Amino acid sequence: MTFVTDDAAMTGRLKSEKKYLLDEMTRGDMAPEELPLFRGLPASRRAELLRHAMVHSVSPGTVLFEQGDVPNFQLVVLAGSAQLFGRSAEGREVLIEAARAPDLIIPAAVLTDAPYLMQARVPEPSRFLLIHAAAFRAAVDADPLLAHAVIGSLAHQFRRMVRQIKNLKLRTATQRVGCYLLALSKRQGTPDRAVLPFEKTLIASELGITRESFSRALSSLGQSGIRVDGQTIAILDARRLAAACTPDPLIDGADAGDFLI
Amino acid sequence: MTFVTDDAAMTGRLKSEKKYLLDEMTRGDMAPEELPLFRGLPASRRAELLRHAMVHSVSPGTVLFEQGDVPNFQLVVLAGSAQLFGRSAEGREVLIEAARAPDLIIPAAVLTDAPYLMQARVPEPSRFLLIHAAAFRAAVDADPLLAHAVIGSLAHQFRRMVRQIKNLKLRTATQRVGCYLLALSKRQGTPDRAVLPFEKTLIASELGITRESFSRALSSLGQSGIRVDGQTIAILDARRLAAACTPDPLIDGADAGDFLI
DNA sequence: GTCCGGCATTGATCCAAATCAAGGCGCGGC
DNA sequence: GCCGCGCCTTGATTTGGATCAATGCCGGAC
Repeated sequence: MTFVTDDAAMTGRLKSEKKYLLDEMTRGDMAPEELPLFRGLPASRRAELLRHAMVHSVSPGTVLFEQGDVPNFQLVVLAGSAQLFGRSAEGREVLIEAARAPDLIIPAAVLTDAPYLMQARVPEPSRFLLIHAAAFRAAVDADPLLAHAVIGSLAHQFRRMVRQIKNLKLRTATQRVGCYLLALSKRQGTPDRAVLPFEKTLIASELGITRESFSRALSSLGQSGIRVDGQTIAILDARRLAAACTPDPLIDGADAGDFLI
Repeated sequence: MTFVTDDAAMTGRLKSEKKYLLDEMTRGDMAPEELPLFRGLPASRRAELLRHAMVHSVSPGTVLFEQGDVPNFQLVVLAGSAQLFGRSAEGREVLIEAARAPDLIIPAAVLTDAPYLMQARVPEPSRFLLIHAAAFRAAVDADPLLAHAVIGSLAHQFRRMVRQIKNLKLRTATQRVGCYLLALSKRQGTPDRAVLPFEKTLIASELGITRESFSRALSSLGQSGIRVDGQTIAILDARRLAAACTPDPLIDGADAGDFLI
């Protein structure tokens, strides 16, 4: 089992660099045994699952799977992260979401044995647990605790998607940018600034706008008390920023920041 | 336990009329015992669940719950349908999805005991099974078959949301309209026409555009072989329509039409 | 150090879609 | 029958954001 690595997938379009993600590396480097996914499982069952599993370390640029592929494995992020992209028939590509340790990567596709709707790429050196899809489905069917964990993961992921839809349908580009910054600063625990987790081009595509519009939105939010310095956005006046973009906990939400499962 | 019915919720904004939905009524009027959700459950467990449940018939305009509410019940559609709306801080409101028999209504919120991200309204006379939330969670934890059914429902709903995001981020308004028509005609089994399931204003909001833009998109698609006659859209040349809007099974998909669980 | 390639910004222009504003149609009430 | 209210369409205008194009900036290769 090998992944497509680097090459064509990395030329051109959207890719992500290490530098933005180094700080993330401090978080989450899990041994498979201590995954929350397995919490409370009888040792025998865990061992059984891990017998059908392996750990892969992959380098930046690796494509874990393509959209349209039928899942062979349930992937679980042990360290690093994966980015999920949607691509149109014309070849345009947008970031839909990012998975970090200890997330499951799209259990919805694996459990229904349906083709992936997104491509997964790895932006930084990362490690994944690969559990055979059929074995995973069987284990989930057999073990209530595992099923419970999976349900939690699916539910959180569903809610993230609903939030994103509300964000896209109900807000303007500038509002999305402002709320994104506020959510980021809150998640990072630094009320006076936010550090962008990856390239602006990529964030723009996550927010459903072009990089140029993102850049302009940032500069227009200068009027609302922010200063841009590279990847760091200083938030001088959170009150004013909030007034300009009307954040809403049901969109930018509490649990949008805490991680799946 | 009573729902807010009619009154303020129906004045103004988005509402839905019976006429569009009468044909849907022929489909799906289920006895609680024969829900796919309960398929294979030991009779004792099903009885136990139904002891904590009730059936409610509700009239059009009823609000089942508001966004922000904490779930009291897992609702299951027995007959008719429910529409799920997202509302912004400013009060703008959009349709995010529709649930029909025998769908579960947002199990993601019920199972995580988290506030609803959407409001649910009933556009036509409908019947729902209401299962006490705590009892439902307990039963799902205890019963692998029930858990399996819930996982299927969550997974399908997640995938629908991903499709919608791709639709919004990757396509223009006219493409979305064209693909919507093609998907509709396929789902309805009539390759030469599509019948809109509800008011155009509502469909427009589901597609993330204004009613005016929807109207214009329809008329501009006249050039691609469609004719609009009220709620019925004749598709004279599916080939040409497809060429104009580049449908994609990973967005308009196969299972976007078949219903959850 | 220089060169180069990817990312970001900025400006100019274009375009799609929103908004604003009239009518028109169909249906239910009376 | 007539009226009135929603819903829809159509037109005029505005605007938010995309696209096109040029330049700047930084980091890495050498």
